[in-house]
Amino acid sequence: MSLHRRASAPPPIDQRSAILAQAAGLFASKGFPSASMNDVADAAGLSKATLYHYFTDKGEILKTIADAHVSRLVEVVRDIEALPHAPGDRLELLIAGFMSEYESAQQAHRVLTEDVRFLEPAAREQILSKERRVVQAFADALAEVRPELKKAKVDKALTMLLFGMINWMFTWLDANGRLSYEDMAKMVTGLFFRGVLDMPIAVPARRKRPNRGVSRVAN
Amino acid sequence: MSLHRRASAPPPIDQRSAILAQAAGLFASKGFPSASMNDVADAAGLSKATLYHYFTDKGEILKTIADAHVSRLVEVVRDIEALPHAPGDRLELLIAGFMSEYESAQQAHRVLTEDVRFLEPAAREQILSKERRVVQAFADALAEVRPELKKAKVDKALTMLLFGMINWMFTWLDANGRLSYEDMAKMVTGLFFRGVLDMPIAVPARRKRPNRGVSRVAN
DNA sequence: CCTACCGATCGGTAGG
DNA sequence: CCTACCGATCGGTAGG
Repeated sequence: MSLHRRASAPPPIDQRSAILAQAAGLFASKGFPSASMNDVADAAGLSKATLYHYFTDKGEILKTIADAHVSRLVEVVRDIEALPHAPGDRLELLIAGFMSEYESAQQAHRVLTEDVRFLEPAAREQILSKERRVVQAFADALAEVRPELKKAKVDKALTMLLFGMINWMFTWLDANGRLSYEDMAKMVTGLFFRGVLDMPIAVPARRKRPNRGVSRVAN
Repeated sequence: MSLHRRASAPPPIDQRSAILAQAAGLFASKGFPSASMNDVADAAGLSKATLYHYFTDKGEILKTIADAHVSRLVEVVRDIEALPHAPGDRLELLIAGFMSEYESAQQAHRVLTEDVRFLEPAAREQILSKERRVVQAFADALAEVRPELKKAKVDKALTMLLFGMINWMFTWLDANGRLSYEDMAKMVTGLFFRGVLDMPIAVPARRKRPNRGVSRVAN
């Protein structure tokens, strides 16, 4: 080691990163309110006071984890938007890119989807605006594939159904199981593309219309 | 009123139901750990001690809400399984039946999907076994439509993608918005049926196979 | 970077 | 002696 440090000093190289990593794991598994600062300190092998050296309060740890993750997602979106792609390819690349990002940040992603509501309004809004940026990119990519969906005003709803498949996956998919994230990305992509490519476009439905029979859309 | 009660006694007719209704709302909005027994008592207009007259502890309130809701879902499944239906109809009826149930129990459903993890193992396992019963019913109905999916061992994964679309909906769908739950049931049904009916069946993929290119499945 | 603490609030229970 | 409660407070622990 070339670092000029007293032998007695343990390497403080990345205490901040250790705090964030351990906190992400605890927030993801126990939920933000149930994970105490003592839990985080113990997991990181630090005193609770040290946590408050790096972060002003518990919420700032949460905000840092969520913002870093959603910012990476915005980067994935920017990279794909910056290059020319055929219409279908852009949406396909977005799905594959997100699944890949999620795979390497499962805990941060769970924190983003479940614990952001515990942030104070200003911090929460900052995260949510980046989430909206991401949702818009998916909706735009979908509209490239089938512009009629946007005119019928179902593009956002379909986009959110897509996010549902992807985001919910982290409640059930075994990372060491038979199906890989790559397998699941292909399955989701295939299912969604077949689902929307032949989707019949209806006039935006009025609520409470008389015929309430079971859908004719399905068959 | 024909009840022989002293005029001074307020009707204790359904304090228990009031507790469950208020607790479901609070657990759904704040999360189970953050909703205190004082919150529940205040919302129900009762003293905290009265809560402990009806329930042994906070966890029993959570267990009661989750069990009642998942039991209703099991009933929906049983009713549909009990009658003869064409293959596609069964899955379609399951989707429509669940969406309808969710619509009338949004809070209980959010509690079921987000807070069951805070139950002690024995109670949690009781809820999870009923959830597995429900998932199996959807997987069976899917296998009726396309038996090859079961042979390829992707029926459970596809079923969970379907649950993802439905369960995630309650994070974004505005109950008073342009799209009704019935509209969404049709959209989900159409998307999923088109998605699986023409799905190419692959040999169960081996992990880490050489060609890692982006899916050919999509187009 | 730690030990030693605080004001408050937690889930749960006492006597009446 | 029961049921259906209440005001007050318990032992512990939260975030800070």
